[in-house]
Amino acid sequence: MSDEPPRGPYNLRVIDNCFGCVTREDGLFCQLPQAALSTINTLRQTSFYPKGALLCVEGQPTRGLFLICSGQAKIYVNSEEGQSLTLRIVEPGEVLGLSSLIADEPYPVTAETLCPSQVGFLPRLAFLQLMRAHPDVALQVARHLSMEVSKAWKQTRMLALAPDTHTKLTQFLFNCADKHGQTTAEGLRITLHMTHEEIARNIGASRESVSRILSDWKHREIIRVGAGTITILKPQELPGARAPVAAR
Amino acid sequence: MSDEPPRGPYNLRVIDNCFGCVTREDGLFCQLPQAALSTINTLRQTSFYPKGALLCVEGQPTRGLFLICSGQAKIYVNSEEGQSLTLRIVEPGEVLGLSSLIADEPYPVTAETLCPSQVGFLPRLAFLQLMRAHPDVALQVARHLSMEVSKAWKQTRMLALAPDTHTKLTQFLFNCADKHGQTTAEGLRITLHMTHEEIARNIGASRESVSRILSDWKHREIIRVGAGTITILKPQELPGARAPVAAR
DNA sequence: GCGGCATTGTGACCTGCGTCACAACGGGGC
DNA sequence: GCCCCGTTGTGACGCAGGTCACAATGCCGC
Repeated sequence: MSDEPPRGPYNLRVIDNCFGCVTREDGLFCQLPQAALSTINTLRQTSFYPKGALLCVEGQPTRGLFLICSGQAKIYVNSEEGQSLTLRIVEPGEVLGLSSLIADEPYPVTAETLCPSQVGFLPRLAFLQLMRAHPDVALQVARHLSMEVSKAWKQTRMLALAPDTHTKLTQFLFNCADKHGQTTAEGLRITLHMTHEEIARNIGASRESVSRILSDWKHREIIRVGAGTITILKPQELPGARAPVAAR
Repeated sequence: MSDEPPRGPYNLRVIDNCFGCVTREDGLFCQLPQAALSTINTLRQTSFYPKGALLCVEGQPTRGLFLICSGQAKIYVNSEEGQSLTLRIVEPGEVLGLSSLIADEPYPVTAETLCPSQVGFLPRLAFLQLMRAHPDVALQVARHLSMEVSKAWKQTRMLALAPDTHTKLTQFLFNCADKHGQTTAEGLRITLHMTHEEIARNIGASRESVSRILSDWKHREIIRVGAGTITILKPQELPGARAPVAAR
């Protein structure tokens, strides 16, 4: 269209400050007073990364806070045996590295972009000063960390308490549905651009198990698989399925 | 002795304010200015609970913040199948319920005392006001939550990334050693008053597996088991054992 | 001491799932 | 079109560990 704004690297739509950002309303910096937001805008650096870029690496000292403006990143840990476990996908508007910044610990995880992404960065010391100067920021940080704690326990619960892989896969699908699902006439359509391999890493299972279970469900017409989407046709036949999102 | 202070219920030594408390130095309320501590002291209620008391229950609305003055509590979650997973043991000086209080969510876990315990309580609204009034409190809360996040991820990592039960049990023992271990001539002595059943719940395994592995290690003289203690004689023979604590 | 209950020790069995191996797609580049 | 490589589908196999069952031991109260 003729009135399209100019694009940045990787053809991304540039978000150059937090004022105009309408990505979400429950982000770390949303709901802050103007003064704090202005300071943040003068401090932040913006970078563009291709797919597969490592924003931070497990064990490295925490340099600062990342803010995903657009794109996606996954955070994961590696075992000594070389297998990796994906802990969470970070969506636009969410931050990354907050807890290790505050606790002054090395990054406990590795973060990697899943697609070309615009990422804001706030250096550690600058952010700590900001927090001291603005009590609102400290409060907001506390709120945000609380959400992280509850996400972490939820994940632990899912991984450790599920009786089998079928259940874990079901829960994973419903988790994705909460973020990217839409209800259609057929059923609940979930948009996810992940290979079976990547899904397997999310739930701590092998690629083959994921393939087997998904194709089993496909044959039994419990789900339908399209390009980058999975539609849940009969949620009630999934093991350990909770009620549909709306009904909770 | 004649100069013993008077005892409270369950013969517990009473800790009636945070000023005299020397339990730990990295607690939520340690390092706070006098003004904030005084307010906390006027707000807090103190209770004594027997072993097995439920301080809070998964899914119930968050009423406030618990502070374990003496004793111990375990926090755990239950699956629909009825099995439970112990997430963490809360030690004296630590708090409980902080993240759900801030996030204004129901308690995500159940907390149960493991022995007669003195527990402080701060009502939700009072604590939120306190946090608004004292920026130091908010900062300290943020720091504390960061530690909780890192503990949560560490636990997830342990549960999901360990290749087998042997490794999980090893890591569990070393975790306990960090808290209650002491180096003796024989080896690393760990004080833990837990049944095999309880250990099993901590690492997401069956009681039989724990019994089998421990008695195997006992026969091979890798560990020695006493009344309420386990001594690690040959740490290097434990699977996936990290270096001894001091050497880290 | 004795009875009863909680904890621990062990054997037998079986199943879920990880691993290996390989075949079948499928889409993008040239 | 054709090739190549990343992804998916599926069979065969083995084993770690969960489950069941029951015996042995320890501990506490009476």
